[in-house]
Amino acid sequence: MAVILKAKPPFDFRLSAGISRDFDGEELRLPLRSEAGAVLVRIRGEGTVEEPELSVELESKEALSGTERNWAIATVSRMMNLDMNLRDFYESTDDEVLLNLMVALRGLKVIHTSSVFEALVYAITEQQISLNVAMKIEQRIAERFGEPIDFGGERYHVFPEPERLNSIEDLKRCGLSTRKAEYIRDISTAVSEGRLELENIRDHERTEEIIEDLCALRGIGQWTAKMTVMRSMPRYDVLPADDVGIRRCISRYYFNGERISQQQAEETAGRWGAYKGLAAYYLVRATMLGL
DNA sequence: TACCAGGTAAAAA
DNA sequence: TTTTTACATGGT
Repeated sequence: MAVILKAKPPFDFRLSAGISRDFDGEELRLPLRSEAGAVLVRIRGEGTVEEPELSVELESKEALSGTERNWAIATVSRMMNLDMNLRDFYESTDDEVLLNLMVALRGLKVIHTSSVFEALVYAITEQQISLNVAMKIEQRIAERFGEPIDFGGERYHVFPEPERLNSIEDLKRCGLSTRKAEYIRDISTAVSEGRLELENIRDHERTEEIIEDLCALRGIGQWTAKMTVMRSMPRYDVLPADDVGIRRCISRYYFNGERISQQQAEETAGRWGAYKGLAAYYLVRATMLGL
């Protein structure tokens, strides 16, 4: 039985979900973990960009209680960023380049990870190496450590819980350097032992305080902290302007593809205002789509 | 082959 | 205090 969720418009489900490995063009499949075990959430877009709705179905081995169903729906709502109002972003700038991309990509929202922890592990994995390599390593981490869910002839993996990421040797077998394996193992252990409550950092008033907290962890610098925030929560007032990929995109849309300095990148990003993180995401997605 | 790719901590200067 | 280096993997 499908549950229908309304999203704050504008919202283009297909465009937004297009970034995910587990989106086939019609349906997004999110492997999650409830108290009762693994759940595969199947999401389809209904309605229009201006009157968006999502159809959500839950697949699991054990029947889910009402509480678990509610939890899954709330998680989907947060991950799909349903309550975010893109109009605030669209009205926040006079920048010509951005205004054009806002038309081309109208309804594009960031799809969030299921947890801060998940975003943090991804960000550490993605330090320094190319995205292609990083995504392969992330896939191996999911396959090696994550609980599998089979559906429709495909196998999906829930993102591993912190207590599973406890072996430096096994993490290295996924392709991580010793250093990164240590970062991930140390943070995972701190979370599973209750010394570190990553989900709580969402509650900070100022985003800068979240970045500070994350940077206190070994292996987490400004870049990793900012990537983590952008991917796990609806706060877009941060931007790793020194990021190589983002600098490339800025060059593409503002400098005819010429190599630019970090200062030029920061100057351009400085014009984007309070939604600079989301602005950068629009540039990145536009580049991926060849716009 | 060598270098680079959505960095960081630790060593060396 | 500032600068340099090691690091894993895959693409060019």
